[in-house]
Amino acid sequence: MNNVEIAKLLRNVAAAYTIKSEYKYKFQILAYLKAADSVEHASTELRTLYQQGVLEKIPGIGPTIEKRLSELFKTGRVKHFEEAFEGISPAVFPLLDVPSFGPKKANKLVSYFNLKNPKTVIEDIKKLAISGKIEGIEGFGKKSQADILQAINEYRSGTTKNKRMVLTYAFALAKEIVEYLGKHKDVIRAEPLGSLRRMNATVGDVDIAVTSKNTEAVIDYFISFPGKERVIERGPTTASILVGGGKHVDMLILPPRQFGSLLQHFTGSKHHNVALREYALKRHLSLSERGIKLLSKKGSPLLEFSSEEKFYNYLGLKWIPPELRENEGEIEAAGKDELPNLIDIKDIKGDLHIHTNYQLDSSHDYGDSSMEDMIRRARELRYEYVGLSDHNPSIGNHTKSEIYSILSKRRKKIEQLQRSNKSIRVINMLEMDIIASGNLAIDDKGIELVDALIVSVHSSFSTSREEMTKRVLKGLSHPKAKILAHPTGRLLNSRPGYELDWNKIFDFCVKHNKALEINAWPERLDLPDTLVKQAKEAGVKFVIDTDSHAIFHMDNMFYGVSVARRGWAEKKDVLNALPAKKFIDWIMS
DNA sequence: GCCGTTTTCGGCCCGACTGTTTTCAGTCG
Repeated sequence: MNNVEIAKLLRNVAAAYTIKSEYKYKFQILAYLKAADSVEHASTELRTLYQQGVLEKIPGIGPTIEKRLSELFKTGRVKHFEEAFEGISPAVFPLLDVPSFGPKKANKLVSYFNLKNPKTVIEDIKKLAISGKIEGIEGFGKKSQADILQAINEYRSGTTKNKRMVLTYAFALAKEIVEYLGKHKDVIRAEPLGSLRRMNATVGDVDIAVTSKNTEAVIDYFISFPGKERVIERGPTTASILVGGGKHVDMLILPPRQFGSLLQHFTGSKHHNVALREYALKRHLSLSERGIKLLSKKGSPLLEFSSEEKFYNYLGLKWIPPELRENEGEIEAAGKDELPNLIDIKDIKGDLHIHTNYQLDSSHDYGDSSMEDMIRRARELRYEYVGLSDHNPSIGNHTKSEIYSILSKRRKKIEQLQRSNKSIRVINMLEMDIIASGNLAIDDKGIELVDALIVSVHSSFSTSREEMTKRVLKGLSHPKAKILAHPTGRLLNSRPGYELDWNKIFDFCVKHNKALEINAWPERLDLPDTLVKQAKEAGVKFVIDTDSHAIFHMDNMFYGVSVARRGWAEKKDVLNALPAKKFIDWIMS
């Protein structure tokens, strides 16, 4: 069972408790939901943590859940969970994935119609809705029957709750909506919040905060956005629409004097907000998007905050950068004035992972732009150095001496470019495959013809964690291998990536002065932020690269920096924030 | 069932919106 499946199981336990008695199991339900969230966000498979005996490291997993998960890994089942599910039809659980279905509604319908088959339940409910049999059950009317049908249809067509957007897509959508809102005369300010502001690797919904003195008019204007498919809800202060591709856009609108608490609330994350409210509660303060209430004085007025900074400061906290708001220790750090001084895009002095259209007979892809254009763009970005790191020539199609000749010709070309570009240091690099044996694709005589290597895995993904760790460490142990590129191999929304023994990788990097890449390609964002945080704590250094295949990709550096920031990385943790001389000393060492 | 810079016991975030109601239950973020 992988983490996604375990999280689902824990949620199902919470759902079962909710059905049986929400009152009696109130806090168990909370605990199981918290544990499920936490498992979903874990950067290591729980099975691995179980094997290492460190399951309790996951926040939200205490002695009881740990015992039950151990039972799960040992025997494949959990007796206590089976008891919790007793008396509840298995047909309830698939419905929970359909928007607007919670445990109670799902159970009510499943019980009423005595549905038993989890495989067909969604279709069964759909047929019942079509034939008009749901309307009339206590608590269900015409409208809710129609809503159920719509929710199932949207779920079935894969438009909701399924795919999350990569950041570039979410940014484009948010920009379109903010620009649309900006055209209305009563909109004072409109800003994207939520996971987009926190720069999460993927974004589910786009959230927009608006200030205006004419709430009604702006909400009407928002729900008539030309790209909308339908209005999901519309209240006096919030509205939600579905746009093309099945994406939700939520808008919340409040007068300017409450904008600080509004920004804070809608930026999230949910976990950060819950933790912040618990923190406040201990100080007899109650937080909401509208402001702060003093619980010590009855009937005291709501305190309002026009800026987020004032809101945090009132709680005795420094302003917390949105990228850190994941309840990963940032509240405590803000209280002690120990927040990291996060790396900034302005700190970046070079980009090392760049593919050009230079033909060296690689079996992987080429870039679209020339070496000359890439160097020019690097200069425009005011970089002090740039690494040209095309894929190595294919080994299947060439003799060794052919490879030496290709690389030697390429070296001459780069030397010539260096002579005509004195203001930037051009580094002759390759992105080198670590083949299944752990050897590098090209032999030492070929490697002599480049300055340094980025090494990476592009084949044989499905090996064990131990084998893959050995393979990567072997590849990385070559003296010229300085950077491990896209270390997990994940592709967002399409491939989970392989597992590595991260402690071994981190130790090796620290000991041998190697860097882990934070790859800024929007479908990669690899190393993932949670691993960046762990690596930083272990003392590992990073290189943030764009993996550009065309000049405009070099602007993706921004996304890589955001991953570093979410991993609490500071300037001193990032090697390509070093000035040229120091950086060259490292990469040539 | 989890957790600790007031606690190893006694707490556990807060509000918005919808549909079906006539004061609330369920879902969502």
